[in-house]
Amino acid sequence: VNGEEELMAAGRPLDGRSPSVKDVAAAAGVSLGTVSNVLNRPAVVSVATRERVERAMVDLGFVRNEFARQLRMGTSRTLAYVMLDATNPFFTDVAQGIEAAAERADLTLVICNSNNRASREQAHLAHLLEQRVQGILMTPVDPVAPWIGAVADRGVPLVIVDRTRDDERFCCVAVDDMLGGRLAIEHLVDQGHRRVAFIGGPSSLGQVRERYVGAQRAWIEAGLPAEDLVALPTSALSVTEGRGAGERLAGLPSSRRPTAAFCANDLVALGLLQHAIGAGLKVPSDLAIVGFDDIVFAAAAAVPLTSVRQPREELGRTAAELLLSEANDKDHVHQRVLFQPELVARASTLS
Amino acid sequence: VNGEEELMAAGRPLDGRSPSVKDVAAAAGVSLGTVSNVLNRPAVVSVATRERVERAMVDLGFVRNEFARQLRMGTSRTLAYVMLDATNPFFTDVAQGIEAAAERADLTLVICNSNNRASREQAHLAHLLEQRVQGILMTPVDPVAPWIGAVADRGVPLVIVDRTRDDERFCCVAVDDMLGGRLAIEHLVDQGHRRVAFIGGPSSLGQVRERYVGAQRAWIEAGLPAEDLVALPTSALSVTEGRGAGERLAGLPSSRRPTAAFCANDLVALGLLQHAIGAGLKVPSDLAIVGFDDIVFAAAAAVPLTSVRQPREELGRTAAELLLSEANDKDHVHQRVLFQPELVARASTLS
DNA sequence: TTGTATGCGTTATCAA
DNA sequence: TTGATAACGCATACAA
Repeated sequence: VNGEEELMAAGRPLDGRSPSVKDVAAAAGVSLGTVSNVLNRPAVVSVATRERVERAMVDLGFVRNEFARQLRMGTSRTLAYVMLDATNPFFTDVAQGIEAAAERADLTLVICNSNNRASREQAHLAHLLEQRVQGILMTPVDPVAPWIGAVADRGVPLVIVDRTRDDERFCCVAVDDMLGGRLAIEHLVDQGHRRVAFIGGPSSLGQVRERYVGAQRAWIEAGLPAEDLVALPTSALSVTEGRGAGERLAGLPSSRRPTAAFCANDLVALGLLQHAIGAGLKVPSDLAIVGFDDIVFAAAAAVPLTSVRQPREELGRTAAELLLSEANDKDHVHQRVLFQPELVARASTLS
Repeated sequence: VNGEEELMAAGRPLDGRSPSVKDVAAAAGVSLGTVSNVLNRPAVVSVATRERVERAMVDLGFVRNEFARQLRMGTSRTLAYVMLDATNPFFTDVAQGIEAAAERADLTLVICNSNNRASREQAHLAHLLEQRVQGILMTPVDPVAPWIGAVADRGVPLVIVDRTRDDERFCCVAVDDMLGGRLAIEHLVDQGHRRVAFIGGPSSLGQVRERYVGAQRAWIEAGLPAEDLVALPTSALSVTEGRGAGERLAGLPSSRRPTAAFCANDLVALGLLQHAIGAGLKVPSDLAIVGFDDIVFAAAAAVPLTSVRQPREELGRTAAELLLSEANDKDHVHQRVLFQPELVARASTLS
C-alpha cells in the first residue's frame, strides 16, 4: 500500500507550481516533518531515509521557499544598502566594504539605488520594511528626511553611511567633511593660491555644505578675504556638472577668476579638468584642482588629481558592523563614528 | 460587548513583533477580511470603516509582510541583476538601464554582485531562486556554467547580459565583441602600427577571447604576421592589472616591444596608461592605447582614451525588456540580440 | 527515528 | 458591505 502511494505521489503532476516539502515527502514516501528535518536537522534522521529524501529533492528539483521559511521564522537573513548613486565609484567601494562584512556574518546583501531621488529612496525603504530585512544601511538623499526616523522607530536597525544626523535612534558612520574641506584649502593656500573657487552642489547636500564650511573657516583663518573664496554651485555631483562649472569659470572676468578650484567630489573635479584641458588651460599652472573622495580614477586622470581621501571600504565595513551589533547585542548603544580624511597631493596642484 | 472587545484588543501588547492585519482588525473593531479589503480592494469597503481601518493602521504602524503576501500570491514583484563587478562603471551603467525598465514595469530591482567569483554567483542564484524572483538578469563569470541552465530549467526567466551562450533556454543580449576587436585593430593598423599588444585576461572570459579573436582576424586580413600581435595575459580586468601589464610591456626587448596596445577593457587601459606616463612614455607616440567600453572616465583620462563604445544603458534596458516579455508573454521566443560597438577615437591613438 | 498538528500573515472565496 | 474560513509552504513542539 505504501509503495502504491509512493508511485502515485511521484506521478502526480505539479501543474506549473514548484515542488514543496509536501511533494518531496510524497515522492520519498515519508512525512512532511521528516523532509523538514532533513533540511534543518539532518543529524536527527536516519541515513537511509535521508538519502531517499535527498534523492527525491534533486529528482523534483526542490528549492526551499524563502517566503514561507521566513514567514515562519519571523526574520530574514538579508541586509540592505540603499545607495545614493550607483555610478559614483565612491559608493561602490563603500558597498564592497559592507558586502565583505555581510558575507562574514553569512547574510545576503541587496543593494538598492536611490539615484539621488528622494522618492526612489522612500519607495526602496518601504519595500525593505515589507521584506522584513534584518537591517538597513543607507546614504540618504537628505539625512533629516522624516521617513528615516520612522524606520528606526519601527525597530529596524538602521545605520547612516557617509552622512550624519544628530539623532538618538541610529548610528552614523561618516567622514569629517569639515576637516576635509579644511585640508583642501590649507593645501591650496600653501601652494600660494589667493583666489579659489568652491565647486559643488546642490547645497541641500549636507556633505557639500560641510566641505564648504570647512573650506571657509580655513580660508578665514589664513587671513584671506571671504569674497575671494567664490562658490560655484552645481545641481549635482557629476562629471557633466563639472564640465559645466568649467565653462562658467572660464566666463568670469580674469580679475575675478580663481587660480584654483576645490571640487566637492572627484566626479566634478574630473569634469572640470576635462573642460580645462579642452579649453587649453594648463593644470595646475593656470588652474589647480582638488577633488574629494580619491576614487580609483582620480590617480589616472588627465592630470593626476589631488584629492581628499576617505576610507571607503572601512566606512562600509564599520557601518555594517555597527548594524550587526545593533541587531544582535541587546545592550547596543548608538554611536557616531567619524573618520579622518587625508589629503593626497598629486600633479593637479603641485607645480 | 463589541466596544469592550475593541478596547481589549487595542490594549493588547504586541511583545516586539510587528502588527499584523489581525492586530489592525482588532484595533479597528472589524474583521480581518475587511482589513485585507482595505488594502487590496478599497472600493469595496464603506468610507466610514475604511477610514477607521486606515487610522488603526497608522496608529499601530502597520506594514504589510511581504513574505506572507507573496507566499499567498505565489510570485514576487522583484527582478534581480547579478552583476559581475560592481566597481566597473560599465556594469553600473548597464544596471541603470535595467533599473529604468524595471521601474517602468513597477518592479523592484535588487542588485547582487558576484565580484568575479563563481562561488558568489552560485550562492546569489540559489538565494534568488529561494526568493522566487520574477526573473534574473546576469552577467555570468562563465556563461557555460551548468547552474545557469539549471535556473532556466526551473522555469525562472533568465537573460544573459553582455555575454552569449548558444542555448535554447534563454535570451542573450550582448555586443559583438569580435567586431569590437576588429575595429580596434583596424584603427591601430590605420595609424601605422605594425606591432601591437593585446592586453587582457583571464582567457576564461569569453569576451576577452572574442575581442582577441576579432583582433587576430583583422590583423591577419591586414596582411600582417601573426606573431606581431602579441598577447599579454592578465589575471583580471582591473586598473591594477593594467599597471602590471605596463611593467611587463616595458620589460620587453625594444626589438619586440609593441608600439600600441589594445586593452580588453578601459580599466586595464587606464592602468596601462598610468604606468606608461609614470615611466615617462609619451602616449600615443611611444605607445598608443585603445580601450574597450568607453566608460565615462575614459574621456577624462590622463590622455583621453580611444575606446570601443558599447551601448551600455541600452544593453540593460533591452535585456530587461526581454526578461519581462518572457515573464508575461505566453508565446515569447528566445532571442539573441547583438549590438554593434563603435570606435571612439581620442588622443591616446591620434598623433 | 518518524509522523501529526499547529501557526506564521496574507489573500481569496464564500456566506451572511 | 462585512465576516468567517481555508489555503500558501515551511518549521517545530509534541506524540508515537
